[in-house]
Amino acid sequence: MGSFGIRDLTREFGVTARTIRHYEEIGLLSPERRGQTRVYSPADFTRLKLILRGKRLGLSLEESRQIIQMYDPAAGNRPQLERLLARLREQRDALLARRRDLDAMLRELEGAEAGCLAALEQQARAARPAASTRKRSLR
Amino acid sequence: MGSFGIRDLTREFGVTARTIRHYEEIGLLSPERRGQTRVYSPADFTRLKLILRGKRLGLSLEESRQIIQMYDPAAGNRPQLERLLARLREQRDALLARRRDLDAMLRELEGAEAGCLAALEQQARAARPAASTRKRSLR
DNA sequence: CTTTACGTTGACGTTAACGTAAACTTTGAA
DNA sequence: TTCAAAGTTTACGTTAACGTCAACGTAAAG
Repeated sequence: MGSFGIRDLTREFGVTARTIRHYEEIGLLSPERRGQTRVYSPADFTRLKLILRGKRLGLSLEESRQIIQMYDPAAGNRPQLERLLARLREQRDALLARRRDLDAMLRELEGAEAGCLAALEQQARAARPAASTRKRSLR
Repeated sequence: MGSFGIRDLTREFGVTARTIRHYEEIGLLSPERRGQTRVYSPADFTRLKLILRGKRLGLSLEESRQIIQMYDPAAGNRPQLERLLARLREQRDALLARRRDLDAMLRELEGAEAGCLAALEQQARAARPAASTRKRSLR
């Protein structure tokens, strides 16, 4: 019941079946098989969601794989947990740096927007006095 | 004076000369020439900075080109300004969406970090009583 | 005057992330 | 039963963003 065909995933996420199979080829998904056809679980569903979000953020599939691996830890021993913790913090810091870039770009865009609005205002002021002069300008 | 050789740019930004020439091939940069060699202005410098920031955010070079174009507006007429304004807002909204994705991923990573710390704590608690039992466990 | 460093222009190679086409099977509905 | 829809594998094609290599120019330093 909680299982989907490949077509369901394409509709849900707006990607092609080829894309989904590609993710399987490189080991990002591993759905079960009913006979020959793929059957996706809610877990696969979630993984795909993570992958696509990674893409929207400009991550490579390899980078997304790294991140996803950190979520099913197979709860290791002490040194493994510490390595995992270190990598989690690395990724977090990388994302925080990304967010600083993003915010900088946002501020610039908003600055440009303000400049643009000012220019439109400027045009409006230039046009308004002309309203009382329009007929004169026709002479 | 306020001009750089290609080597300066590679050192400043950590990219290869090939990369910088590539950006010129596709029209993202257009440095002047002293004879045959390229001479970069502070404006080129800034453009390159924008391009590379775009890359860090996962933008394609084409997307960066769109954004950069919005910054040197050639202060157009009324309908041009309005189109520009609309595109600025589109880009802004796209970036805001990106930031929501990014924040979601950050929250998940921090959740995983917390879980990881909890697991380490768990191990510590399991190990501490064993300290008084260690010799017994050697029997 | 030759070496060293930096510059140039082709032009072909490479990697990631799929697209696309061919040839085939399976399955539920008319 | 036949047809249409959805599935499969295999394999070659494509695009972006450079890497890499060859062959060459120029200019200051030893």
